[in-house]
Amino acid sequence: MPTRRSPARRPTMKDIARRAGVSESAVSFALNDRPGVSEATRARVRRVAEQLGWRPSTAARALSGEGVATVGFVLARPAATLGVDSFFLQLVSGIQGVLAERHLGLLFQVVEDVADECAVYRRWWAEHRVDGVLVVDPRADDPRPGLLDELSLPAVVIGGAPDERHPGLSTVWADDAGAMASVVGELTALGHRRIVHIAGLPDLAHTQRRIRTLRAEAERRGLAEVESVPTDYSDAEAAAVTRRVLRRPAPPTALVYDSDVMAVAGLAAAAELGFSVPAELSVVAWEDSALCRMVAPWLSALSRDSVEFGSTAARELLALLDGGPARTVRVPVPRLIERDSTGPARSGPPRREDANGGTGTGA
Amino acid sequence: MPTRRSPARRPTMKDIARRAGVSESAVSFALNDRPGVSEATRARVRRVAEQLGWRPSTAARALSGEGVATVGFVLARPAATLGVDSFFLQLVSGIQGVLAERHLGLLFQVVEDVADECAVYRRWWAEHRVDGVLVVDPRADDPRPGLLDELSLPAVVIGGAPDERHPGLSTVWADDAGAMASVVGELTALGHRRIVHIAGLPDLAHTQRRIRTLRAEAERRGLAEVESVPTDYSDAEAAAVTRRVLRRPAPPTALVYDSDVMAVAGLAAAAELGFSVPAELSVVAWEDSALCRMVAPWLSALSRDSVEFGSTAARELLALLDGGPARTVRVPVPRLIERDSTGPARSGPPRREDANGGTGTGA
DNA sequence: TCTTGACGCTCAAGCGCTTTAGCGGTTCCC
DNA sequence: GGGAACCGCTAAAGCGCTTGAGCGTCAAGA
Repeated sequence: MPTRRSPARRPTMKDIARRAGVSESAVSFALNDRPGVSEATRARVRRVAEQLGWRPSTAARALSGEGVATVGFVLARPAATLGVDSFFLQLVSGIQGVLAERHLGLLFQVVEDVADECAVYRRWWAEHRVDGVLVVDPRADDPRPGLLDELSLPAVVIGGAPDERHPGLSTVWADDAGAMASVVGELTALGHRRIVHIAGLPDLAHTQRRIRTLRAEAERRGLAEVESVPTDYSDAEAAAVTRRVLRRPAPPTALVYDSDVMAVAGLAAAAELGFSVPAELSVVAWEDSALCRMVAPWLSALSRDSVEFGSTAARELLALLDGGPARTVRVPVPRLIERDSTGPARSGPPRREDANGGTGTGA
Repeated sequence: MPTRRSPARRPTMKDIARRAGVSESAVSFALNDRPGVSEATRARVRRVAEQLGWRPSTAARALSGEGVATVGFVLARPAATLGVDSFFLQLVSGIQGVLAERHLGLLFQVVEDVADECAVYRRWWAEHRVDGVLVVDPRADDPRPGLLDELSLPAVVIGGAPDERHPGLSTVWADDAGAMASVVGELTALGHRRIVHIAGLPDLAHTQRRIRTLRAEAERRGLAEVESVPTDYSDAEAAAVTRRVLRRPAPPTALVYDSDVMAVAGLAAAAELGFSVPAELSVVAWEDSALCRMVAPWLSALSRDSVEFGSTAARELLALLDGGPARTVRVPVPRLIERDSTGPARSGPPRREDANGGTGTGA
């Protein structure tokens, strides 16, 4: 019978040793699958441990040189920005799935900015609180990889492109460039030539990759009226930018949003201005979630498996903690789920009275 | 100068003792504000500690009887259900704000169900991983309070009504009953007499409070056609229920949803069926978020400060950890923000051809 | 003058675990 | 037949911190 009345005191190895009639060391060997005890003793010790509901004290383990069986995860977000966001919860869920198998804990912290995040890493390191960390939202000139290197804290960077300067860190990333290229491909195939990309925070590495790719693709295909507009990821700014670009004399015929939330906000803004989707305007969300199927029309979206993304990252961290080499892993390219918000570009001249500007219409 | 080149080895009290020329005990006294050292020594020790960037090893502290400076938070949710949800991230953010001041860590875990959650508490207790926990989503016949009592693990129940059977636990709760009463009041004042409450999971304590209150209010006001329909909180089920009730011969004129996500999904379903909001149908969301302002029309919503809710809970847990008595704290009653989805009940008979009773298409 | 007692400090034990050294006994091999 | 190698186990030290006991020293009180 594995479960008993829980005692008020935690059972220790000493208790097991006494009941099994062996020394504490023997118990340690037995429970850690180390040689040094007979199979009979090992089995007996195991049985007693289970009866007592014993679990190793992480504190004691940590003190004697083992890890603390905990990994850290910091989310750097201004408190106000913490809104509707399916990505992180899913990511964390994926991480947990992998960590739980090994009984590793996840220490979670929300901070305001990257500087605070660095302070947290330092503290965690000094307090010996984590064995490794998962880093999200890598950015240009990111101080974190260097810091983690310096502290020799095993880490996996989620969403970053491979970084040769810090060979100690593993990287798990999605091929944003490939995805952006395929989106542009789809949209141009539908006849779109004026495309605006409402991007996320401009200093995030993946935002920059998307922006660069969009520009490259535009040049390659000879599209002059294609651009990226960075935002702070807020629904408010997404709506504002949407209104601004749609009021131009020659408004874009397709909008690509860097998040589901922004896409929904943008869709509402477009509706306000009287644009009908997808007849006059195509909308693509980068990130799929229930949200995309809660608005009318349903949003076409780039879908990636965020849960799996998290699992992969966690597995890489485990490999690192097990002494494996740092690696760079690419998760599958997000793929475009075509729903009802994308369609052929409206042919002919721009809309209504907007034909004044003389900038080429492209169709 | 507080910061230096980070050494490869963590500094320990022994290092401080050597550099300050005192014993380890003196260092301990000095750094923990205990009597036993002169002010001069205390200052010197403090200075050295800071120079070295010393931080106490949580493991060692924990081993010698102090707490582990960590609190636990378990979210019991089937992985699939982890969707768009602003509430928990905000709650956690509020919790963090308070914990961070005291340098307490938050150990976070996502599990499938309450049974797993209990297992996690047992493990955390046995591994000596947390000093206390925050419990969310209390339900009827909840095994958790009993378990936490048994383990004497300090805990704060978030969202539960006060529970006399477990006087060791603190409770932080919102007055759902009062809020529901006020919503019903508002709606009846607008002339609504057929109201459907699309509720959340039926075994959650707060769901039951809302349902009970709605029924009581209906009786008190003599409203016959008022009911609650429990769901699993999913947007799919919210939409399905919405369609079902709106296809009735005498459909409700007001819908109250137990979450913002469900309200948005329901709004879309209603639009599909050709109901215009708020002219023919009023919609209220229980939980305000950016989502409510991203759809058309903007949703009227019951707003509470989830961040503050989290802070309050965390503060109560700290009080408990400091040896204070268990308390029951009520946070302010959520208040109804009236936006564009609520209006006077459509007077006169029900709608159009719907008097047939069949499962019509709706539009 | 001698005793108290407070002060400022050091010593050493102990928290629960891992790990190295070592011990008696058997087996192996030349 | 004697040394080496191995097996199954115990003893003890150590991880970084807290804490109660104890020890000089100095000032005040008898």
